[in-house]
Amino acid sequence: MRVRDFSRPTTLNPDRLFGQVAQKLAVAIISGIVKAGELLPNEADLKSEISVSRTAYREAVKFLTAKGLVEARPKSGTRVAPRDSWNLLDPDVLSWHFEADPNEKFIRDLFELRSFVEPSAARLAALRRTPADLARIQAGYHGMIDNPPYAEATIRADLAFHEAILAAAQNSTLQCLASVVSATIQWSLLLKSGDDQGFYVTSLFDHERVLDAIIQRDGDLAAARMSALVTDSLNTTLTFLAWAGQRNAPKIA
Amino acid sequence: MRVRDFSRPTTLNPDRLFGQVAQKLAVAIISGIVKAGELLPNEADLKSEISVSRTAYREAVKFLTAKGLVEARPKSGTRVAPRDSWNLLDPDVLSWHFEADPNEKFIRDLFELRSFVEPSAARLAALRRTPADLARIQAGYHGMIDNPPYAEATIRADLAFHEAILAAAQNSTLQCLASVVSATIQWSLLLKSGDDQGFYVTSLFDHERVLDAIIQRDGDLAAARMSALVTDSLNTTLTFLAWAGQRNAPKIA
DNA sequence: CTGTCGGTATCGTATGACTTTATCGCAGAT
DNA sequence: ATCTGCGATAAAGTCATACGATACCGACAG
Repeated sequence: MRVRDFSRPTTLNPDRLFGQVAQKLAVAIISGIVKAGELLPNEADLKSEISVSRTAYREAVKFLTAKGLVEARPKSGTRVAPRDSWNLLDPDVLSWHFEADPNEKFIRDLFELRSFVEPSAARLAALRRTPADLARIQAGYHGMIDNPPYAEATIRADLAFHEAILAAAQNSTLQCLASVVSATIQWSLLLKSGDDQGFYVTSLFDHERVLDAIIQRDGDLAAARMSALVTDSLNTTLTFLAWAGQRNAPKIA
Repeated sequence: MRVRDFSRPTTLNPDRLFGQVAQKLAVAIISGIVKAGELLPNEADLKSEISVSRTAYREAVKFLTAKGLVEARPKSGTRVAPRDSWNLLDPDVLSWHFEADPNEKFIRDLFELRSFVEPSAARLAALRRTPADLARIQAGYHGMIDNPPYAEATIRADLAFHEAILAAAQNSTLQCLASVVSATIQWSLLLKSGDDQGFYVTSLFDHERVLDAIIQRDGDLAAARMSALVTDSLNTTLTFLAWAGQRNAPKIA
């Protein structure tokens, strides 16, 4: 699955060699090609699979270790860690998921988390926003209505809208969850391949109502409307997920 | 500030040399000793400050890069990244905060996030819990009442109680936020140095009420009671934070 | 069958050399 | 004098090699 990635700048540098190795390994892990067993022996991997020095390989492994994907111990080897010790909220880990087949349960989990966090964030944004915050949110909204549906500029504006709201909440930990929101938005746009006009109009209206509540400084209203937005987004995404599931039939045991 | 750390197993291995270097650098960054400027030049750092090989140093830097704390670029050097690109929700990053002076704004942010997430998680736990989940939650509660206040076993039971609830919600992304909940609990226990009996009784009662709602499978009730628990915890923590602030007078400009 | 012991494979650390990259300053042109 | 471009340079990136530390595993003795 090859996808354009509109993610926020992540910490991984794909220009560097170790970054490419890290990405390659990470995708193999996340897509389940290697389970919770052992990775390829260092030597064999180095020589045969990818021609890269031990330094680059080790730094890639350290990178993955920091994100909880692998655990390296002397003698026993470098093993893939169990999934519940992965940092699923890490921007890189989230973006690597786009390289693997869609995991319906995981996407549902992400939306669920988002439905807990983003309405509350919208409430705070309505109460705490500065003029600069509001301008940024409005800029995002206008970027959505001034560009054609599903254009790259539109998607970026959508992401910017939600990020601006999280920023307006004035809570540093909420901003770390921006990557979760971005991921859900990208999944939803990715799954519905652009052949629906009705959903798009609904989404636009949802955004307008949230913006309106934030302008009014009405926290409860903003929360309720953001909640509706997320719910709508989830429902359409689930619809398309079901379709994709029927097409691909990726039977999940 | 030296503190016992009851955190979940993090990805950093303090037994290894690179891990010690990473921790040392991370604490210096988080506590603000080095701002957003440049780190010590590789060479000078290697030779003088810490006597360690380039390998270990580089792997430590890669580790921090993965968590967004630093950005390394050829020629310009390895710089400390701006705070809003740090992975504040990473278990290691959270635990490193305990080595620095308490940052009141950050602790408030953590509690705020927790107040958004944990009540919703309690709701899901009430609806989705398996028998094993419930047993785990109950085990945590009994560990709290069967041990003396503020004993290590009690603290561990408290953490286990909340982690079990997050696990019972059957959402993998919520489990990643367990480190946030742990961090807030540890901050609150750390700040009130054990000389309060009233708060403790209140806290115990809050826990009992949450457990009761989960047993009844009443989602709304569980959410409301968890919300009350978090609010109570935040209030007492803020009280002690104010005291500590007066004592230490760590004037924040 | 059990327990100790050594071999061995793998990760951890150290070192030195070379490559790539991006910044900065100098020189030349406009 | 300002702008443009090119090269010197410094720092990270990569490679190769060597040795130390560790824990698994099989063999051997009790």
